[in-house]
Amino acid sequence: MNITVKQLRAFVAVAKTQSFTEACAAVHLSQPALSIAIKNLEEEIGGNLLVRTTRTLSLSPEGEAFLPTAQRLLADWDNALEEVHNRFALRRGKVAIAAMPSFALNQLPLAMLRYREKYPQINVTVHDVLAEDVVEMVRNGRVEVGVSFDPGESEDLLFEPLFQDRLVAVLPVEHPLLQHDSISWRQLLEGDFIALQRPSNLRLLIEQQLEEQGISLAVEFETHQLATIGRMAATGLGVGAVPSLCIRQMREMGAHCRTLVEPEISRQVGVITRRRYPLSMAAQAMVQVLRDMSLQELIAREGQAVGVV
Amino acid sequence: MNITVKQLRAFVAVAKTQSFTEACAAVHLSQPALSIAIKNLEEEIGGNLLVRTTRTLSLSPEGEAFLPTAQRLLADWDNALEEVHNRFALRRGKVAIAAMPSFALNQLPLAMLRYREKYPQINVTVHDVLAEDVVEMVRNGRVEVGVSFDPGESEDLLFEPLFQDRLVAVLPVEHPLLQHDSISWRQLLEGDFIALQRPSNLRLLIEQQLEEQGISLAVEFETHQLATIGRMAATGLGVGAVPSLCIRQMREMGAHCRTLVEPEISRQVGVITRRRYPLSMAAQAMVQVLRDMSLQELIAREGQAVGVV
DNA sequence: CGATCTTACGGGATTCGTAAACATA
DNA sequence: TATGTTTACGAATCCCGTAAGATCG
Repeated sequence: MNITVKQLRAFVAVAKTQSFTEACAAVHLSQPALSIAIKNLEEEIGGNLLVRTTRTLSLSPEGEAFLPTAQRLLADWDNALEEVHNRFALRRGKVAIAAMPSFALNQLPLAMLRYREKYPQINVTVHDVLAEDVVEMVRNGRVEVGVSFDPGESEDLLFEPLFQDRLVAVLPVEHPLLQHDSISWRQLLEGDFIALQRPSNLRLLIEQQLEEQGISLAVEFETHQLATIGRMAATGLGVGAVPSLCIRQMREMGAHCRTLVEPEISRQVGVITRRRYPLSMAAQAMVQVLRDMSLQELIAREGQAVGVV
Repeated sequence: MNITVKQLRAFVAVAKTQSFTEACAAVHLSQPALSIAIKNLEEEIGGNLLVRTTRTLSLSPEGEAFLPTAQRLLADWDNALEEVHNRFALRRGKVAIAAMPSFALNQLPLAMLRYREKYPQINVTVHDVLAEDVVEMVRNGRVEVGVSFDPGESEDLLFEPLFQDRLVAVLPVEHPLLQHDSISWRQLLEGDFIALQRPSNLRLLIEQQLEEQGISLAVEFETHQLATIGRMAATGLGVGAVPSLCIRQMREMGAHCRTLVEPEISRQVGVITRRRYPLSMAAQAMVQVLRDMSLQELIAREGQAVGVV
C-alpha cells in the first residue's frame, strides 16, 4: 500500500470543495490528473472514498470517516516539516553554551545581544561555570559550545582561539605604580598581593610562569573570585593580577589596571566544541557571532580606554 | 516544499540502522537510490539530517530532533491508512440498524448472529422502534439501514422487499376455530376481538381492509403491544390478529395461530435505505445478510411448524 | 444539451539500478 | 586497501496535460 501525500491532499481538496473541477486549483493539477490521483488513492485504499456522478459529488461513509483523519495527517505532516525547516533556517531551535565566569560576565552579554538580534526565535541557555567545568560540559554534551581556555590537544574536543587573554595588574586608585603604562611583576609584587585560591587554574598558571622567571610569589590575601580581588584592591588592601577580560569590571569597582610584563602571562581563550559531533545550525551561528565580535580588538580597546596599552 | 512518504521512510531506516547499505533492504531500494532520496529530502528540508563520511554515519542535531517526529508521522500515517483500509475490508467499522419491534424481536436476532459470525469486528447498533420511527431514523441518517413496512414511493428513501408479512389469527388453545387450517375474518370476529390501539399503523390497515370487504370491526379490548394480544388471547380473553412474524412469539406465550383470509391482509416488509446516500460497506454487508436469510421461506416454515399453512 | 467526471495517449520529469569514482579508516 | 557513500548515465516508470469519450441532470 503506497499512498502519497499528494493523493491525500487531492482527496481533502475534493472533499472540501465537493468538486473535482474546483479542487484542481488547490492542488495545482489538471482535472484529469486529479481524477486519476483520486482513483489511484481509492484503489490502493481498497474502496471508494468519493461517490460521484457527473453532476453530484459526495463522500462515501468511509470517506466521511476518513476525511478528518486525512486532514489531521496532512496538518501534522506540514507542521512537522515546517518545524524542522525552521530549525535549519535558524528561525527556531535552541543552543546551550557554557562560559567561564570572567567571559560570561564581561563579553558574553554583548554576544548574546548580537545573537538575539540576529536570531530572535532561538532559545539560548547560558551556563556560567568554572573554566574546567566548561570543558567538561562540552565533553559530555551538556552544551554544544563552550568558551574557555585552551584545553590542549584532545581526542574528543576542538578548540578555536578567539583572543589572547593577558594578565593585567590591578591597583588601588592613586597607587604610585599607576603612573607607569606597564608594570613588571617584580614591581607589582612589592605591594601586598591578592591572589586567587589554590585550586584555581589561573593561580597555578601564575605560580608556574613566575617560577620560570625566578620570581617567588608572596601572597597576602586569597579569595576565590576575581571580583573580590577588584574589590579588595579598590579599597587599598593590596594589588592583584586578573585577566584582561575583567578590566572594565575592575574599573567599575574602583580599581585601575595596567599592562603587566616580565613575564607577560597570557592564555588563549576560545571556543570549545566536540570533535566528530556536528554542531546544530543554531550553535554554528553562535560560534560565528563570537568570531565576528573580534574580541581581541574589543578587549584591547576596552583596555586602552582605561589606560592599559 | 514537496517531501514524500518514501523519503521519510528512507530517513528513518537509515537513522535506525546507522547505515545506508543496511537500510536499503528496509526500503527496497538500491543504495545509490537511497542516497539520492536522502539527498533530495535534505535539500527540500533545507539542511543536513545525517552527517556521513564513508566510514561513519551519525545524525545531525537537527536530524536527532527530527527523527522521533518522523517516526511518529509515519506511524500515524500507516495506522490511519490501515484503519480506512480495514473499514473497506469489513474488518472494522460500524453500522446502525433500526427495526420495527415485531421484526427486531423475532427475526433480527438470527440476522445479527449471522452478521457477527461473518464480520466479527464490526460494531452493530440496533434500534428497536415503531415502524414509523424506523422510516424516520433512516430518513434523517440516524441509521443506515431500516427494516419496516414499505413506506411507499418516496423522494429520499429506497425500499427493497424482503418478504410478505400476512396477518394471522391468534386464538386461545382449544378454541374451536383451531380445527380449521384457515379462518376467515368473519369467523374470527365472532369472538371478542383484541386489537392494537388506534394510532397504530397496523390497526388502521386492518380497519381499512375490512371496510373494503364490508366487514365492521367490533373491538373488545385494545392494547398497544402485540405481545399483550398474545398474552390476552392465551388466557382466553378473546381472539386477535397479528403479523405472521410473531407466530413463534405467540406460540411461546401459549396462543395458537391460523392463516387468516377473506380478506388476506398483508404488507411488504423490507429494507429501507436513504436514496442518493451510498451505504457503508458494513451496511451493504448487513443488507446482504438480510437478503440471504430468505426470510419469506423462513417465516413460512416457522408458521407451518405450528400449524399455519 | 451542458456541465462534469473518466479514459486515452503522447511528452516530460522523476526515479531507479548498474557501474564507476570517490573518500575515509 | 577495503568498506561504504556519492556521482554518472541509460532505462524504465510514473505522472502530467491535452483531447476525446461517457454520463447524468
